[in-house]
Amino acid sequence: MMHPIYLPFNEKELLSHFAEVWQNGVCTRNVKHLEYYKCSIERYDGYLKDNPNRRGKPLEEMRKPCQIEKDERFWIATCMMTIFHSQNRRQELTKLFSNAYGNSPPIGGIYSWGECFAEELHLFFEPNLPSPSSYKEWLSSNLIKRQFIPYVLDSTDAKVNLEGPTNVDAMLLNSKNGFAVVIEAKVLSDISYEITYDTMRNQIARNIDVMLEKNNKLCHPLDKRDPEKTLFLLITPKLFKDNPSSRLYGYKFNEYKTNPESLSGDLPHRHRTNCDWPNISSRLGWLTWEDFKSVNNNCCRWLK
DNA sequence: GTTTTAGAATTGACGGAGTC
DNA sequence: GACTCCGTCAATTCTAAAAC
Repeated sequence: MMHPIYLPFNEKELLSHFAEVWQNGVCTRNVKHLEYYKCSIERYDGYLKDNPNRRGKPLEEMRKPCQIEKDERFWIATCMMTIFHSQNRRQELTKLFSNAYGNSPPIGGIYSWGECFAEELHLFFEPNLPSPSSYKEWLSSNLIKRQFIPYVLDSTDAKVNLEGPTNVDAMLLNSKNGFAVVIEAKVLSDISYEITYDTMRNQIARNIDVMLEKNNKLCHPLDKRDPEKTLFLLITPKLFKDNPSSRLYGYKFNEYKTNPESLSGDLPHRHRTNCDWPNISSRLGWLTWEDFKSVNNNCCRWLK
């Protein structure tokens, strides 16, 4: 077991949730992913051993070794793996997703949550989803409307890719029917808006954009994902869902839900492609870490 | 009541890992 | 080589208690 509270699984189990990537002509699973988790746990255990009483310790001293306590990578890994490897996986997922999206999936051709979470379900952490080519083309020809710093604009000469791939925090994928969930997890931080060449692009819009794109060229099973059958799920502390105005994502998410057309403002390259914005809006969901804990008490053991 | 000061929070620069 | 995301570090700004 890697850590009793923050990662109660062994290395092999964790490794199985990293998608294969294309390296030297073959799809390979990268073992290096484990290092981040192992180092963080080692720092934490070492600090707690040397400092059994932390009361009154300076913040600066604890920040690095205690990062694990607010690290969304650990929160999402433990939370999702707990559900994924649970005996009652299908019931637990159904409960959570009914709460977020309603009693039946907002997807054409799939009539129950049971179908979504049937056999051949995969869970991946940090998969890379390429930026849509339609967006990159649009950005090339609209650059000066989206960025105004001269040296940044100058650097785009001869550059083909104006946006790199988006790393989503986690993805659930049913490789049999193409159903998938793109998951963005937050602990304390807000969504990022620092996109080099597009000052108006936010992280939720980016996640929705990559969700709507086919990934035929990715390694199996990521190539089996159907963009029309993919949902977007935001997971945050209950505190911020109850007080949405404390975060940018609170404003953006609620705007996308109450006014689906507002999505077209943040995804301007999809303007003319007959997007069904109400349908896309219905595929956005927001759950809290506390929701996961109430369905399976072993999720988020660090929460009271 | 005002100034000083220590600690905390914020910000920007930058580096590493992973990926394409 | 360039991108994202996560992290550190140092500089700066803010806050509130202590000192005057």
